[in-house]
Amino acid sequence: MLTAVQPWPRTEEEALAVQDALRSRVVSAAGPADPATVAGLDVAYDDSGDRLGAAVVVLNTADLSVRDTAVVRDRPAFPYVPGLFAFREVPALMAALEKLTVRPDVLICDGHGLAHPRRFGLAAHLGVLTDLPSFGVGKTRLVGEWEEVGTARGSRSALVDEGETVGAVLRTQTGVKPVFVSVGHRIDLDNACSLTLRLASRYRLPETTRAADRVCRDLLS
DNA sequence: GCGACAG
DNA sequence: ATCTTGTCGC
Repeated sequence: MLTAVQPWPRTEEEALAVQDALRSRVVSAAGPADPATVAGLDVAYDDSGDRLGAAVVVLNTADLSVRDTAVVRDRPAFPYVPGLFAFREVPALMAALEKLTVRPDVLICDGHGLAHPRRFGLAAHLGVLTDLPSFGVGKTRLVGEWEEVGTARGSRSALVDEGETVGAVLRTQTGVKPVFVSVGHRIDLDNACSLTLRLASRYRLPETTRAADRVCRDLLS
């Protein structure tokens, strides 16, 4: 689709420098409230952890029908380091995005956007590289604190780090552990949360994530 | 020194 | 991320 991802950092120091250079390109804006298409992105690993499968699944928001799917098999591009997680999966996910025949209206990533120690998690990183609206839905926290969330579906609580609201802890299903929603690029938190709720009408995670997870999983086995 | 630490 | 048994509930 877009931008090539040329020289990849090989050390933590280089990766930090890349984050520092790219984070200024993040755009804060009121994103699409009713996107026609939404893309889910996910990666799965084999037993050795040496190989991975990356998937992007584009759904029509109206009926959740699959509009497009792209997969890539690759190798992790970086070791797992909290805060540098994106450097592991971005090359494979970008390669998959480039295979799409349609340009999705929003990217929904597995992980965080601005809810990151340097405000540049995976969702922000992919948003900047593609210049598409993007946000993250994480299953566990990386940074931030929050007040206990109401038990009813739709309840939310601000995720605050260093005095700054970096995301929301959102209950997508009554009585089920909440998810962590944070903005990446060109979308606002309210729209990210309502979109997440819309896509998680039946399960804890949005259908986008579930679809991508399923695809990249049986890409390995 | 002891925890915490996206996937 | 991934490895795993049983168990509780609709």
